[in-house]
Amino acid sequence: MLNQSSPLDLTFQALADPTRRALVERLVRGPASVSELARPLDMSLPAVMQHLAVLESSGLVRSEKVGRVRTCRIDAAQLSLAEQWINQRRLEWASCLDRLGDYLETLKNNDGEES
Amino acid sequence: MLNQSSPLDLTFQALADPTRRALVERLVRGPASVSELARPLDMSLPAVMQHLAVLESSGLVRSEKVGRVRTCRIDAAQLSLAEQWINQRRLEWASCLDRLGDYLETLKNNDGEES
DNA sequence: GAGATACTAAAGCATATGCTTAACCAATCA
DNA sequence: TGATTGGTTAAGCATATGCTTTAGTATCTC
Repeated sequence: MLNQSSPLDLTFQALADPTRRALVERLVRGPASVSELARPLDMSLPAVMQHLAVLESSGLVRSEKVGRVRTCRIDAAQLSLAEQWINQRRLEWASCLDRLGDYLETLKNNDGEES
Repeated sequence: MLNQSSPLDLTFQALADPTRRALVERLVRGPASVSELARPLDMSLPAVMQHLAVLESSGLVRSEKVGRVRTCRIDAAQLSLAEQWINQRRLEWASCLDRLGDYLETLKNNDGEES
């Protein structure tokens, strides 16, 4: 495996966990402190911190500490990256279907011309 | 952890691996057999099969065996699911930014009215 | 029927992941 | 100053993941 993960690896990996998606769902509605984020979650604070570390290393979340409270916020650029990858695949898939459609159409027409 | 993964978990998890994304990138251009998919990849056939199993259990890929060859193809519905989740988050984030903008605008106006 | 081909099944292994608990530090409050 | 609050570090543990190799089992092809 050997840690050479691409940004896309890290982003999808980050989104693959329900707790982390819950954190993202919370953070898109505005910034929050660590303990604020942890409150509704049914796990220890260190566990939440580890999820936040994953989100931060993927670039989905940024944070800064003022006094003793760390405030976390979304970085939407990384969300776009993941979305774009998926969107690109769907576009290719659609154009593949189109070509298939054209091909089938051609077959049908040629069939019509045969005797 | 205890295997109770949601479809979204499985989909993002499936997309988190570069080999599996490569398989998806290949398959959006049309169906392919297992060995055809394995050919360009630098790993054993069983390893590729395991990746395909992950993709299939996530719903991103379907396959059927005819004779001795198994043909794999994309199921785009599952791609949409992942895309929709991300898109939803981006929409919420945008509307959050809008509200913030409105709020700042209000502050500015009130500021102008003061003294 | 004897290969070759295409895939599958099983075991094993190294590393990664998702938690926990038990300290610990550093701002803030009383 | 001494307690509280908010966060951090470290260690440990169970399970999951991503491979490997080895040994199959069906299907073709000749």
